Amino acid sequence: MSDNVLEELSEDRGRLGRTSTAERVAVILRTRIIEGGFRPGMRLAEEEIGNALGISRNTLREAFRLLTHERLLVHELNRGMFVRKLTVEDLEDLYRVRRLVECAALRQLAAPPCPPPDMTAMETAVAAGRRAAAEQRWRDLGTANMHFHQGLVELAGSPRTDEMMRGVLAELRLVFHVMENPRRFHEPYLPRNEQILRTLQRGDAPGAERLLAVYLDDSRHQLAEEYARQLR
Amino acid sequence: MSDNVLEELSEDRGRLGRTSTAERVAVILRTRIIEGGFRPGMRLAEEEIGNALGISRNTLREAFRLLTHERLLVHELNRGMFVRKLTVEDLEDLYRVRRLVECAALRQLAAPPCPPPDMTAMETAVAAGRRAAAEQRWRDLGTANMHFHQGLVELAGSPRTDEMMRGVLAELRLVFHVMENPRRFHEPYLPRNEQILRTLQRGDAPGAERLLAVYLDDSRHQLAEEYARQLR
DNA sequence: GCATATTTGTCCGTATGTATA
DNA sequence: CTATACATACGGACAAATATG
Repeated sequence: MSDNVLEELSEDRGRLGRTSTAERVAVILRTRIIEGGFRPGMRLAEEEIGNALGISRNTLREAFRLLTHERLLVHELNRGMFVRKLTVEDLEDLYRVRRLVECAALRQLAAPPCPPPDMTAMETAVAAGRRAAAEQRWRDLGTANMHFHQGLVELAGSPRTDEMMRGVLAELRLVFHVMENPRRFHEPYLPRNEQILRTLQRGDAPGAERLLAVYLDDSRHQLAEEYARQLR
Repeated sequence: MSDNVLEELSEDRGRLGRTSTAERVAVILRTRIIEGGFRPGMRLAEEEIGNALGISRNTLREAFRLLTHERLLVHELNRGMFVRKLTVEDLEDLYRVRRLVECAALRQLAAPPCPPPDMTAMETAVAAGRRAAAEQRWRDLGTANMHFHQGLVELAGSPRTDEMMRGVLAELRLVFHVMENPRRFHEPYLPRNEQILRTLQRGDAPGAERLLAVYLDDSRHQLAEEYARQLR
């Protein structure tokens, strides 16, 4: 990692980038983590990475802090920054949040006399998922599934909730790395997303909520089993 | 603000404090903001505050960054740090989140065969609120009300949800500053919290949820009206 | 509109404290 | 216990942007 990354950085620097250096660095590190280049547990030394990216330690620490707040990195006092290692408890909590928030988003669709919800985000996500599956891009399929649930939460119309869910889903990427076969894990959920979407479009929000609850339980269970298996 | 604050800082430094300087500074600034010492819109100059607290600019900026992530401060490029000024849209969103999360927390109490929930946090909050009201400490009454709802969310048993709610309630403190008469605003909600608690203890989670929904709507409405009044 | 002073953005070097081999 | 490596915190420097007169 050095030259090409440097170029990436300076490219952005060239234009009137209204983003700070730290944010651009954070983008680079975030994708590295999510894509699996930096594995969970790995330590990110300030000097090493700072030199590689050609930025000062202070700036790098700013980027670290951004990612710490997203829970992708953990900071141990006087020891440094590490890529987050999620425990089974984290996994359980992430799905607890998802169940709470995603189901609540669907539920409040049923109650008040609300305008017809905008489901284009979910539709595009499903379409992207279908394309990815057809072309055997399993990682992209996982991303599309994420976007589907992101879109689902957006139905609640709350920016803060959206942001929280973005964070939760990013953390979940760390969990997904334990699945060695991304196809077997991601593919079955594509039709289930479609089913949820269709149920919603039919106006049956409670039905969609029930489907979603089972969906989340299955996914959580599958991941928890893989966790247990790897600790054996 | 200078000497006493410095002492506070060094006190903690003495023991085996596992917190960094930036975090301790953030604690000081956070309470200043929440208590209203720094009003919304106020600019926090780096040099001024850094000198007052006896810390370097770099360290102070780290503390700023922490509070920025909590949405208590906003950063304007090349202009500095400002205490957040919440818009009516922010207010609406905060209550949208509260309604989503708090009601969901109660709802999932009803469904599964779950262990009897631990309501001691809510009970202590109500007791503290009663004491504060009796002693005319209206600001503390507001704090106790916050703790009640914090405890309510804790029923869901999700650390991430707890943390999110902590952030939401901290932001809400910024909104409360628009209410010039804290008694008139906070006092009526004390008996309503008690009523919700009793309903829950009776095992009637759906009933508590209905009460809570009305409670939140009333509170939001009251604050929104005050916002509109002040912009007139 | 312009020139100036002030403040922030970014970075460096260093001294000190802390953890680990 | 010592040595090494690293993070923490500080102070200073300079460029860039902003505010002020």
